[in-house]
Amino acid sequence: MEEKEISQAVIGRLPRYLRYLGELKDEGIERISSQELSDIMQTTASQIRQDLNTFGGFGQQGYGYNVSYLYDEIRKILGIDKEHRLVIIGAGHLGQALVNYTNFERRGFMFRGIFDCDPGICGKVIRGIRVRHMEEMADFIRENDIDIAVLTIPKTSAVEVAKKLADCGIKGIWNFAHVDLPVPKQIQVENVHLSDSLMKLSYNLSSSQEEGAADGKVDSNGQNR
Amino acid sequence: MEEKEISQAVIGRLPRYLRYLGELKDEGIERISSQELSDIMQTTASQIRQDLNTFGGFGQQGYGYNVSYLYDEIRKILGIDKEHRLVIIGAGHLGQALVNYTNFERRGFMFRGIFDCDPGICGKVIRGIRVRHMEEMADFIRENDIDIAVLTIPKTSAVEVAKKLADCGIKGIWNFAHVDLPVPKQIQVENVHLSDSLMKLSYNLSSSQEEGAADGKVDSNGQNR
DNA sequence: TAGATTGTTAATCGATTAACAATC
DNA sequence: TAGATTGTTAATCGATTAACAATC
Repeated sequence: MEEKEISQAVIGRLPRYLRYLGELKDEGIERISSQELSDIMQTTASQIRQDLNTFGGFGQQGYGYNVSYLYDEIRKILGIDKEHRLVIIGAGHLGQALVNYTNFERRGFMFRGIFDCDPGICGKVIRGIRVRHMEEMADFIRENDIDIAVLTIPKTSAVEVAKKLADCGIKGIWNFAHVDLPVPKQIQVENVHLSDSLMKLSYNLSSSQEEGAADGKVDSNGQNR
Repeated sequence: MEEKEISQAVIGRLPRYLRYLGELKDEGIERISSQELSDIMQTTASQIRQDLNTFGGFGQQGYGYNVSYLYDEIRKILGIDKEHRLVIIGAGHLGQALVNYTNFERRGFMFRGIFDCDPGICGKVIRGIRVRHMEEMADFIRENDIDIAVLTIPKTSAVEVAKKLADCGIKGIWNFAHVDLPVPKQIQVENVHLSDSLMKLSYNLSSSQEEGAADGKVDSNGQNR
């Protein structure tokens, strides 16, 4: 039953494929070749075929790929053909902003609870969801079959909360706290370290200035990594 | 004057080094060897030495690295020893959350303006900054020597706004809109595609479940990529 | 059938890890 | 000086690109 370990580089490109396929689908385009898609996405046809064949043969020789079919298959691979149930831990500005961002729900990521340790904010209702106290978190997660916890709390309390989450059987943590979480390895952690991202941008600003203004041709940029 | 093109993989690890070095510094630790640091950060001593030597020799044989000195040097490399001036484009939930997140300012990323196309929100003051109308954006950026624009607007208007930003000489775009921005290549774009990140997490959830619950040892996780 | 385009193997490129001589 | 640890070269590993036979 050994799966041959698919690289995170490939996984990281799937959402971008999905995005472009969705757009093609909306435009009513039924089929596309790896070459055409690579032109649009500014990548290589080879990479697209190689990436897709990691998961199976979704195309047809002489024809290309059926846009709608490929779209659905990538959704299945990513596991977003089924709903996920989320809780937000930390009802601060960022936590509230995420709850208010309706696109996640459109993709099947359903916010079911919001928790905070500040009694002052508990009881407040955000997009129909009442903020509960942290003490209720563990029971709520177990009783409501929650998949994913979104950590939007300061780094000082993040490690402690992550341990509690591990204890109540959470499967994944979407971590916005600026710290690495030491959790059992059956728990998946996806980090969004915003300040790291901003520092990378800062580096690229300085280094591009050193190079001395190059030619100014328009060039669509690729995915983040 | 040819610089030998430093890989984004290395750049992406620098903020994490900086974070751990900052912690060591706060603990009063003066020196550290690549081996000790790699133990703490769950990486290899080889990688740390290789990464640092991309930029120069910061250590000393037989001694290791001076924590405080290395910390400062990485700050310089990342270009965060100087202030950056930012504007937020899009005063929605996410835009407001970012303005309210004080840690960015602590690292020298100063929010100087907020813009929105909705006249209803213009005039509102967020953390001391008055929301201005989009029409004022171009002049404001030129007059206030703005480095970086943060795009927290829907994808539908992001491309158009990115073009305007290019015209008024912005240097970098921190892009939260779920779209690839076609801008001249002297403009640096750093994408934060939150839904892509969530989809990656979703994939890793499904794939880890297929593997069948493995052993449950604690294991600190590495940086995102 | 002939042309197009995939799936897949082989070649190349880049990034990580290992090894060790240089040196503090 | 002897021990420790870097800086750097060499070896390995993995990811990307190129090539082409299989096949629709």
